[in-house]
Amino acid sequence: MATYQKQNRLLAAVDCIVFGFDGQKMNLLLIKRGFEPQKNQWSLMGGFIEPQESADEAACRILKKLTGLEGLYLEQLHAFTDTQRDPIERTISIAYFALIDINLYQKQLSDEYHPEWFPLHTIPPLIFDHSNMVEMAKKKLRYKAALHPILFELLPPKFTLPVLQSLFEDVYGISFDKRNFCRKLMSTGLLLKQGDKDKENSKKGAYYYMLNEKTYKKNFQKVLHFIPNPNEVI
Amino acid sequence: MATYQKQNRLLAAVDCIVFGFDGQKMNLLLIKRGFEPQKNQWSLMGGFIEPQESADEAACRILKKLTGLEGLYLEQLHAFTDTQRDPIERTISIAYFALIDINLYQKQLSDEYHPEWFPLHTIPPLIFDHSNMVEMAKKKLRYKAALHPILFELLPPKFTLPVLQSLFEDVYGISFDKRNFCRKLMSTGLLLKQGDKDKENSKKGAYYYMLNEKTYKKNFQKVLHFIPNPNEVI
DNA sequence: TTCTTTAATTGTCAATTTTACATTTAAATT
DNA sequence: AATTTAAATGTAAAATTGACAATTAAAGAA
Repeated sequence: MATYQKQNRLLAAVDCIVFGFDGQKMNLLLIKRGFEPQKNQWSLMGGFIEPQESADEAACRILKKLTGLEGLYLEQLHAFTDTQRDPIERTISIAYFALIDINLYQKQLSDEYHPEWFPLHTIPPLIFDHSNMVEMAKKKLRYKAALHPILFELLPPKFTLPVLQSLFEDVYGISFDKRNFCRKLMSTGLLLKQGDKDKENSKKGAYYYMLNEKTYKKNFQKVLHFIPNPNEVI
Repeated sequence: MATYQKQNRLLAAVDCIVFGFDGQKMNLLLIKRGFEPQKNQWSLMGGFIEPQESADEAACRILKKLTGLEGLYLEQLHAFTDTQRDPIERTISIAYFALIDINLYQKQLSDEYHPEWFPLHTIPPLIFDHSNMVEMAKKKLRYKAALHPILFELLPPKFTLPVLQSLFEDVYGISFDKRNFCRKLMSTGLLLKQGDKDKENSKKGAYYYMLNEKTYKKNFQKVLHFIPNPNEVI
């Protein structure tokens, strides 16, 4: 019977970078760390991987504990393995990033971890290497969203074109020509125009759109070219 | 003094997916596993992460042990964390993929692990979840190479356009129009035409090219559009 | 009712990029 | 000198992109 008895074992955790869009700008969900070291510092939500779960399952579990939500868009980002990244004991962390509809979240907010949304441009200092994780997640989000329609995961089922454009503009920090933006979006066949309008944000009102679920799944891999130079793949 | 004493610790390994190009087709470097379980089965080269090293360092170490080479293109692929992936004991594995000039390798081959190159289309069954790792690495290679000039890492310093085209054609399994391929390549400013030719493979001979190191670093993030529909980002 | 205001919606033309396609050229061999 | 092989090269049509401003719908004010 073979064993790996002589090998070294180490702590393994997951951390979640949770993005939300409030209709105007991108936000990041942070918590105040509840235990030492660096208790009460701002931190990503994370936790150790349990013996009976995969990292994916751990990330789902932690994300649900944080948001009360299941079935969110969740993707492995990178394993962070610096030997010194946790001052107490060597711990590797597998970082995940999640995209959620911020409105959905607010309805189900659990207050156990005192989470708060921070606009992406005003992130406070974070514990350990969490700022690195966030930077990598931002890069990957920009990169991937330039090629795949993942930003829809941040929107409610019905959304308007102006809101969609704001989302892209905030993610990339540049502004797009409305006409060209619409034309490109429409050419993907991803959007279904609804009969009703959002009248909250303008007199004229903006038509709602929904994702065309049929083509969404099918065209998920379609290469869109919104962005001239997305950052490097992580 | 805070500790994580109650937490579970587990084994962590790295595995390396090593791609090489022989001038005609892509190959993968595999070894015969030297210990139980599944001794003498084909496997990726891997090893446990040591206490004093990061996963990146472990991957470098293992890649050097396998190839004798340092400074290779090496990139983290994905952390594989299924609880059942290793039958002996739960072990997570952080997979890396490497790109190497196969000629360089053959000169420095160490025989300790009986490594062999397998054409990508004839990969034998592999232990554990290594076949999954290879599939994911192939996808990521295709995806990333559609956007970034990483395939040059597989070529010797001097290479010809026909060889470069073969490389792209083998990676993507499609053929390109020579004229359009050349034009696109040249428009990147990445290639420097040399005065001499390779006369081994044709009567007329094909001019050698080298990477323009100045623009290579600068344009590494440039989005090329060789491929209509690269696979999904991993 | 009409006018004003605000933001949503829509179109065109020039420039660029992409695609499809075949001939010419260099050099070795006969 | 003729033949053979593979490398190198150009052009025109089609599609896409980028730059640009006028019109429209609806609410609120006069």
